[in-house]
Amino acid sequence: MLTPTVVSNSTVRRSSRTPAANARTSTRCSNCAMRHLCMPQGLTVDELPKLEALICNARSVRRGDFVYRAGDPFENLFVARSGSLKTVMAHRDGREQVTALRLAGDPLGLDGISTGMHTASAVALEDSSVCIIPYPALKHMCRETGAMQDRLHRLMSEQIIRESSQMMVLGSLSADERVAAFLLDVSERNGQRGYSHAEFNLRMTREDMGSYLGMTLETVSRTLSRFQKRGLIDAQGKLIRIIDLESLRRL
Amino acid sequence: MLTPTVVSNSTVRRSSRTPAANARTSTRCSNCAMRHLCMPQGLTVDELPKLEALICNARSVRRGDFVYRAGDPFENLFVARSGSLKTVMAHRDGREQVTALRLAGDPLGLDGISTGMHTASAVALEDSSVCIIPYPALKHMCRETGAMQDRLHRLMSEQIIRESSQMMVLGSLSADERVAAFLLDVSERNGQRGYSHAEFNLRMTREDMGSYLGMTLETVSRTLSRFQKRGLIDAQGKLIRIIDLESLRRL
DNA sequence: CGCCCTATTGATGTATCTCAAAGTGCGTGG
DNA sequence: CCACGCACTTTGAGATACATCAATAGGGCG
Repeated sequence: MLTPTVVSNSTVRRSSRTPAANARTSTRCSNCAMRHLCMPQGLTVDELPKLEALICNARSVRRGDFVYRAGDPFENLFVARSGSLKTVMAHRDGREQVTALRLAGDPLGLDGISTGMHTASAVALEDSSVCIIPYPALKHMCRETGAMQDRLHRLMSEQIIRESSQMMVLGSLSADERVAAFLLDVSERNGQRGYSHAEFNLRMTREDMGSYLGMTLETVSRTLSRFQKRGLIDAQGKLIRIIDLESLRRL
Repeated sequence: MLTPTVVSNSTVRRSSRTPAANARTSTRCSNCAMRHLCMPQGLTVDELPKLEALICNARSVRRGDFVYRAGDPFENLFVARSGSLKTVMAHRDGREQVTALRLAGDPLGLDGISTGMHTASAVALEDSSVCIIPYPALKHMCRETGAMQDRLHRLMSEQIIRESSQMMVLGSLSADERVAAFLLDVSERNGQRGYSHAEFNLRMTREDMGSYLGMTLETVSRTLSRFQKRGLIDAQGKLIRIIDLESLRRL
């Protein structure tokens, strides 16, 4: 299966497992608590089994493992099922940047469709699992089922919007504003998933956050400290508690 | 038709025509020199007429006109047919940022699919024309024609990649590198369209470029001047000639 | 349970922004 | 088609937000 190819791996050295030893348990997605997120919104009863039969397997990925690497041939889409992951893109000179944080229900790998090759890598931030969706099967199903087609289009369009918004963050906001926007984004997405808006475990390092937000890890750390002093948040390492959501919004 | 909604218009004051007076000539796209770009790669002969009948009308937009505005209901996709356009997104506090430069053949409006409403605005940088593609008809056609489905998926995936790349530009590169990357990008896209790699008329203002690149117009101007002194480019206002492409690449 | 990755905080440097003032050229209207 | 005016561009000097370098402290994971 998908052989790992060239990719700087400076950001994942903390994984002591060899890539070849990736634990890959593969189970039906049917017992998946977040099954509804794997795609099927709006499908009729008789369409659902088709989906499950065709396209929904799960794979475990351990912290630091790649789901796919930049340069891998594109064969499957993935949906984060549990845990969290980041996507990382590399400039030719080796500089890397985190391009997204993916939580349960978020799609992974849409970038591969156009060239048949992944342009980014996806790395688990903690032990996680992802649903595997063979793209050809999905495409076929989209032609049979309008609801499925809608869902896929929506997912792609959502990613387009998400990325434009992040471009705005990177291009127009100050360091404080960026960090605040990021915390609010994670808070909201956590809430959407039925977890707390106010408290969450952010598995990214300060370096990951900095990379995602276009600033250094030191500035991220200083900003969080300042927010804490101002009584906006309470940050104990990776555990973030949002105290004054409104003030954060006003930035 | 689509009523204009709230949107700061600070960047389009140079258009002296009222929005209501937009000249909207609507012609068949069949006589369009860039018709192949409006979508149909890979369609069989008998599929092409279907496409033309269903979905390809053109609309003229004059410099400064909106093709759609943030907040407009999403009904159509567009493809730039001639000229060039920019997409602009607004933060709630009114700050605006250019999120893309669109040349002939580039799609517009994919952001609207997920919410049924455009999140960005599209503004013509010069007198231009766009093909209008009613989304419901396109969706229907994608279910009949695999080639069409592939094409749409590819377009969306390309935009996802393009935006990730721009995130890297904004998050990781210095001012010099950003400007160089932008010039190289425009040069390449110009070449792909059969025009010169080396010389092009960039209809964006320095302010637009700065907004797109996350820097001030002054820094853009200074950077271009410095590039010129170093013999990398020759910039006479909006007319850009690339002299030393290799050095620009090495940044 | 210990090591190393991660986080915090400080001091200093600098790339880029901001404010300002000319100069230029393009599009509009005559 | 030409001329005028306004928007755009250029360039400078000074201010600042953030990066960089550095050293210590903390905590999670193997």
